[in-house]
Amino acid sequence: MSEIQRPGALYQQVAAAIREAILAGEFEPDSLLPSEAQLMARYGVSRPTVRNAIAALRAEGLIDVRHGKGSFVRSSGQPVLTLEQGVSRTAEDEFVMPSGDIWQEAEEPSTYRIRTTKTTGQLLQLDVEEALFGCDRLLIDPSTGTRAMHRTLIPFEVAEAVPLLGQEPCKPSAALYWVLTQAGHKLTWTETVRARMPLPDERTTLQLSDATPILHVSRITHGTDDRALILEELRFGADRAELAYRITADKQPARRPRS
Amino acid sequence: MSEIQRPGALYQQVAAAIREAILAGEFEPDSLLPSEAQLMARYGVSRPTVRNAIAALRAEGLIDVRHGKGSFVRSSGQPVLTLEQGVSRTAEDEFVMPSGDIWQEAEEPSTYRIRTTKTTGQLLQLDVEEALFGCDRLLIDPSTGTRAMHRTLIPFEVAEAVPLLGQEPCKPSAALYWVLTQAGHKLTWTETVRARMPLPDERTTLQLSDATPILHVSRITHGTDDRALILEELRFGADRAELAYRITADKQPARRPRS
DNA sequence: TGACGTCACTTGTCCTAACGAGTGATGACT
DNA sequence: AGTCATCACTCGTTAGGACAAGTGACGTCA
Repeated sequence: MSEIQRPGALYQQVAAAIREAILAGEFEPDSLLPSEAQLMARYGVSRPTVRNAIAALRAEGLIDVRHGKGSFVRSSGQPVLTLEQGVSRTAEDEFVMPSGDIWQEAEEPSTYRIRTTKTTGQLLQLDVEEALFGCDRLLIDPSTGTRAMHRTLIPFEVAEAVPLLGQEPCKPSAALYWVLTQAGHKLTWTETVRARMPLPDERTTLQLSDATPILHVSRITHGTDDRALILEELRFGADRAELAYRITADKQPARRPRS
Repeated sequence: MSEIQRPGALYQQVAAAIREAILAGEFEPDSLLPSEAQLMARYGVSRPTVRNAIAALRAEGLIDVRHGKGSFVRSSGQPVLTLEQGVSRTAEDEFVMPSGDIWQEAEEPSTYRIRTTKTTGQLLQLDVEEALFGCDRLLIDPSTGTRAMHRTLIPFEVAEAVPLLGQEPCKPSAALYWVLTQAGHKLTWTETVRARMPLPDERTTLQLSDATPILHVSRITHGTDDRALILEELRFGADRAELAYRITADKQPARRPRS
């Protein structure tokens, strides 16, 4: 009977009431929320209204709902895994993406040959219709259960120019960087970080729960002549892992800012 | 009358059919999808089923729905703004967060004094109950309309130890770095990148549409003695902007990887 | 004791129905 | 011609009902 009147739609008022209760700590993380029937009685509304409110909280990632059991306050757990990008480690995995030596391949990587699409072509500075090697991997960190999708794209032109690469371009990431270095390249790369909601296949492959965005890292590695050599993409659930970049300033601010 | 039977619930079949049509390019970006009534007739289902299917597509970020107008295919637009983090630019904004000289302050920054919370305390390596200066800003890039929330946290201890800082710790980002450098610090920082769904207040402040995650960057700046000096946080909608890190490898892989 | 069926509880799906509210075009009235 | 009321269309909200399906506990039966 907690009469509520303020903002807009009924279900939004109910959602706001539950949200405030959660954020105020009235419900422990992982604890069971009142059932739909109880919420109907508590606020004097119909089931569609309650379900609408619950749907809003699910979309915010505040609660998890399990069929036959009830709604649970999502433990606002920070990511358990930190991927340190661009940080010197051991010689082997110094350049490896994703960082860390924890990753296992869930299955045989799938190799294929495609042609440049609009997006990949722009990133690799290629013309349209240029041929590429592609290689997809599903990586798993057994200790945390974190899953990640990894993709490597190598233009034909690059693969043919680099010895040891042309025959079998779908190498593990570490081997790839070693081969490129042996070919005389001094490597530089740019990583672009984006976030978006997963597509259904990404949702199932990465085993993501509701309202979990994915972090999408694109790394373009450049060789000595500043030409783009390979494009690597990494996708994983943002609830499991985070990215860390350690930056050391060579220069210091030279003059006083105007403001 | 496109009879559909395969996977699970009716609304999922409807959602899958629409999703495939969109991804197959049968609907142009920004084009109008059939109305609810038309979809009801097309698939022979009731309105709740159609609305459930549409809700699923909204949660995936595939479509936008506007009251009184209809459902529109979301232009899968990549972010229009790239924040180059840790990249040398002009002397002034070299260290500034967010990068770029495009940002304007939407309103007066709000300054406050708080004590360490569980999360901020850990990040700044502080004990609990230690006092902090806080400063929140709302930043806008007028050319793209991109909005970003910026927060600065400075421990009392740091503010008192640095001349020019104690009286007015809520300075613009560029001035802050300059003052710290003048105090003899050689600056280093670590940026941690996370993604999550926005809370309601973040949704309204950043003017985010449905199913838009936010990118959350935490930068901890360390001084010469490797002590944490300040914590900066930046939040923005992942549909508007992306992050870029340029990484130059000093060392090259030394020995051949095992695999 | 152990296996299994039943039952009560939960959320999931689907329907009909009605009204509220935003949008844009049409047409009448000034 | 210009202004404004109306209307048809859209999605938004809320109600009530019914049955399916997952879960766990309890109790019966072999």
